[in-house]
Amino acid sequence: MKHDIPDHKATFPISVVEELTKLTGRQIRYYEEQGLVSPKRNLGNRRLFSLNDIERLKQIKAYIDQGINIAGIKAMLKD
DNA sequence: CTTCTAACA
DNA sequence: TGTTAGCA
Repeated sequence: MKHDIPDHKATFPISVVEELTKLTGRQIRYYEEQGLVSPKRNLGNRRLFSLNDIERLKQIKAYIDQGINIAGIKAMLKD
């Protein structure tokens, strides 16, 4: 990498995602289990979240805070 | 030390 | 959801 500045394919560990989304690791893993987000995994089976995954989780949190359940979010966010 | 899965409260 | 055990 020469002058690594804007890393377009940056990924982050769950600890960073927890801070950015204000969700608990438990919730993040559960939402993934429900197919709401699909973070990649590294060689150690650790989740790697892209910026897209993080925005997606923020959207999910907004719905959860509004009282919408997983089924409802699945239907809406189904894309 | 951080994260993962599975399972129990 | 929270929490915890036992791994990696």
